Amino acid sequence: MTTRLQAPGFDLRHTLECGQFFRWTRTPDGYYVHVGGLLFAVRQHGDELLVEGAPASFARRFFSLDHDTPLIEERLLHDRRLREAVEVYRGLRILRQDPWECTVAFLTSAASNIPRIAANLADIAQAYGRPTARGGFQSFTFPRPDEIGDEEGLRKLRLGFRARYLVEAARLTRAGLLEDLEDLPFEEAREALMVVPGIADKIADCILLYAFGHLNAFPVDTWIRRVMRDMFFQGRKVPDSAIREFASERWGDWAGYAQQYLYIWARERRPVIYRETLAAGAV
DNA sequence: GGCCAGGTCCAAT
DNA sequence: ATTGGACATGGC
Repeated sequence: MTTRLQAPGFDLRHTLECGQFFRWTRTPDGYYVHVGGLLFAVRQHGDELLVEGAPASFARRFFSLDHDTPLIEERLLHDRRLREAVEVYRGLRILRQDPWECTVAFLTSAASNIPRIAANLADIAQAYGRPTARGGFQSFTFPRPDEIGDEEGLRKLRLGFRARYLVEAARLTRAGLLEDLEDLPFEEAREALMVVPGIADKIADCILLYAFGHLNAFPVDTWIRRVMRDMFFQGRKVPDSAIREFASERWGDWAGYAQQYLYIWARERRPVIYRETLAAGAV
């Protein structure tokens, strides 16, 4: 049975493919999405989201259908520097992911890249999750913190130095770390997350933004650092803390959305930047 | 072969 | 307080 959700102004492709989430599979007319114990199918027809295999209440929350994106987009479009990115990727939503799975995803993201992160997560699910299927599509659930393997097992999955971090994160999550963040204000939740080895500013901000709905979080990774330097700091090297403060002052409670537009825009502009570099004779 | 990848940690300025 | 290298692995 299919659940239909009203989602005006929503863009499913931009939402799933903008680099915030890695457990999706594209099909000819939509996607399979793996999250929690669920494997659901989702496609978009105009202003409607058609979901098979997940309760409506879950899908509404996961896709953040409560976010006031018309307001957010309008405000960000007023920013000259952001306008092009927002116009190209309009309809993108910041998801509300499962906190544990999001933590694992971004712990594995250190010094990696999107295809590899997705492969690492698929390997973890295959090794420690349960088989599951929908509509002939086979997959695996993602292991809970008490089901994920030990360091040796994770290293066999080629997670490298990240294996130890995942083991510690699982232990702290079993002790209630992530549940306790739900009611904390941003700064306190951030401090609490950073007690996990392997989680510092950037990964903490990713988890707070993508799993806890802290839309003021502004994760500064190598792409954001580059585009922010170019756009706002005359290409100068500046500390990440200065970039975060600048974003907070300029975009406030919507800095997280600004970050996501800039991130996907900067990434997909890479070939252009490369050609310009070539033309400048730098290679 | 060397460098970089959605970083973080630790030691040496 | 800031900076360089190490940490595993893969891709170009």
